[in-house]
Amino acid sequence: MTVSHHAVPVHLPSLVAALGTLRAQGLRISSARRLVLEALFAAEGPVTADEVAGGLDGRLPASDLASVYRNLDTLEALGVVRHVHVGHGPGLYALAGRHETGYVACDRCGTRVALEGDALAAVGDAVRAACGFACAFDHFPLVGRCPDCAAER
Amino acid sequence: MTVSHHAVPVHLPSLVAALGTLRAQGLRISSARRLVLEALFAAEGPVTADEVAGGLDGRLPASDLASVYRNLDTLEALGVVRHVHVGHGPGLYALAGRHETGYVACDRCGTRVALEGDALAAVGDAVRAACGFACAFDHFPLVGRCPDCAAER
DNA sequence: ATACTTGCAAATGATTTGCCAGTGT
DNA sequence: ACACTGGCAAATCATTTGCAAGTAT
Repeated sequence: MTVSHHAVPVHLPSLVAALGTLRAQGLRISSARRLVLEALFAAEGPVTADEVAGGLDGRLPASDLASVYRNLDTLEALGVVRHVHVGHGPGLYALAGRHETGYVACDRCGTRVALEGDALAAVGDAVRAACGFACAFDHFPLVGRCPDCAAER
Repeated sequence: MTVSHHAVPVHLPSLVAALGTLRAQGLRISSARRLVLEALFAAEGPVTADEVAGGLDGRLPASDLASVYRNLDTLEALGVVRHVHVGHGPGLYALAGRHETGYVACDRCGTRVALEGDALAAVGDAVRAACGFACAFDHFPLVGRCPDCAAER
């Protein structure tokens, strides 16, 4: 509901725009590249490179894992894609501007909570006040104890 | 300078105490195990498993990497050791209660800053207020843009 | 035509595991 | 003695890289 006070990232309105960004850089629109983009648009949340290569559980044609990594890197360098790490697992990729919530995870029970809107802004402001850094918590999440686990001991 | 208001973690007064913790669990004090502990006590900051295995650059006898990982895991399960991740590199290990500062890293220039005392408490409070989680930022660091890089674009 | 890209295999880096010989208690 | 450990090799997992063949522009 609240409008972000922060500069909105690239925020692509559609797949077409993403393809345009590629063209603008002299990069080619190969079927493998288009597939990665389609997977990210189709995904309901951040996905692993492996899931993209697997065609999102068969919903899309499968492709080569190495190429997927290469394309995700390329797209990330263009600002079209972002990747995050949750716990010790593989990286999770998503379109920049989508699924851009902060994450907070419990290192005991694994509970994960998304931080959005005002709450996200409040934490960001606190960090900026404390050390001057502008943090997003969307690459490496915040890790700590959820209320339940914190109470137990 | 400032004294922490928070409960001090396990905080082992000495190597002897750590060894006592091991004994109390029926675990043995092997030379390899003692070496890992000595390395952590001798380290000036968080170190990689590889550095421990290498005897901290030769200052201590070298040992087997797999055993170092096993011992670090054992010690971490006992609460004697903690490990953190900085960027995409290998994990960094330290004694619980030592080098327990929060970390904030810039994802552009790599600058890393330690968050201590009041600043650390302020961020922790903000996170708790926002989502109820008690976060330490010492496992996965906060990642964002340092003031310089944030200003550049 | 000519780069940019792909797909596949092999390489890397970090961490884990199987196993049997070695050793604290 | 006996169970816990260490050392070493081999296995995993995630990700990267080398290269020859393929293809968008």
